[in-house]
Amino acid sequence: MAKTQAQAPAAPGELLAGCGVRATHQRVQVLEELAREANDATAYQLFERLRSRGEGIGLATVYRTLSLLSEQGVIDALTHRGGELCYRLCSAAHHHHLTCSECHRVVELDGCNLGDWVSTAAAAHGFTATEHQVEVVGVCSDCRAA
Amino acid sequence: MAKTQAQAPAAPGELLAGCGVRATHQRVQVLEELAREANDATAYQLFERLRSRGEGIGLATVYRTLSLLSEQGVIDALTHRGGELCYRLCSAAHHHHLTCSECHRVVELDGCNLGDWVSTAAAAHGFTATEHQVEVVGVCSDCRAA
DNA sequence: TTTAGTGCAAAAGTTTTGCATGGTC
DNA sequence: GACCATGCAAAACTTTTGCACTAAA
Repeated sequence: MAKTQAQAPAAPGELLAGCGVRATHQRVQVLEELAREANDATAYQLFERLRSRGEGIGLATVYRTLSLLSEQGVIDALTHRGGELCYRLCSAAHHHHLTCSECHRVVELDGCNLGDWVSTAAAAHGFTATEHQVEVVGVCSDCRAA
Repeated sequence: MAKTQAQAPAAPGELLAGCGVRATHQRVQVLEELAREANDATAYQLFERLRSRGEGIGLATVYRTLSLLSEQGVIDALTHRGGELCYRLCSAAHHHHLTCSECHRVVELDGCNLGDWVSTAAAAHGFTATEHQVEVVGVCSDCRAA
């Protein structure tokens, strides 16, 4: 095995260059802050963490960066009940999310086999499916114990 | 067949009484406005439509009513990419949503058979699944033709 | 009559935008 | 060196809250 590319997270600079945008200090900082977060975070939360870490980043830049990265598919945008928009640095492969309703822990679910059902169901209504996402909510083992 | 209860939408008053809240004029108006909308709508949109229809309803009441009805499960709350929170009066049965990315038409998808997959996947990570929702995005026949 | 619900307006957030300046490629 | 990206601060929105008043049960 020559490389352990499979699960190794790509470096921020590579992710940015990969989608044809400039690898600025601020964008790298946002990606690194996301990499530190196991779950997800809102734009404002990320801004506050970067500031308290001493990074001189502007709020507008955080919003602009997250929108850009989300559009480019570099990060995932997930919305919780109530409409709160959060971001997360996930694997590049197709996956879904399992979140704990108590502690908001997020786990990626691989092995989605919904493609056929989605295409068929969409076609039954005259639609051509382009994407789908599943959000599973539950209670994690820690919270169940508590 | 004595009744055609199956697909007949319940009257606003019944829906409200059914979850133990008062059937006020404003709540009935919000439900009726939702019933006129085939797709989904934001709180602010519903407020504007009711106002232009001559209903003297307050913005805060619309927000409070939609939150209440959503919590009670009387209406569905769906979030589109970008975090926009919309509401829709759907059937009571478990279902998912298929939306057109062009015209935002919404269709209910019945016959969800994801229960087993969801439980199994959640259990594999130590979670107990409590709910799940699928959002399928595609292009409807009209928009594909255009 | 009692208590829940409403309207209004103010406040509290959140997100976007304009424009001069600074940093990448 | 050209052009993209940033910071700041103001503006634009969206959503929530307090409180006196009204209406449902």
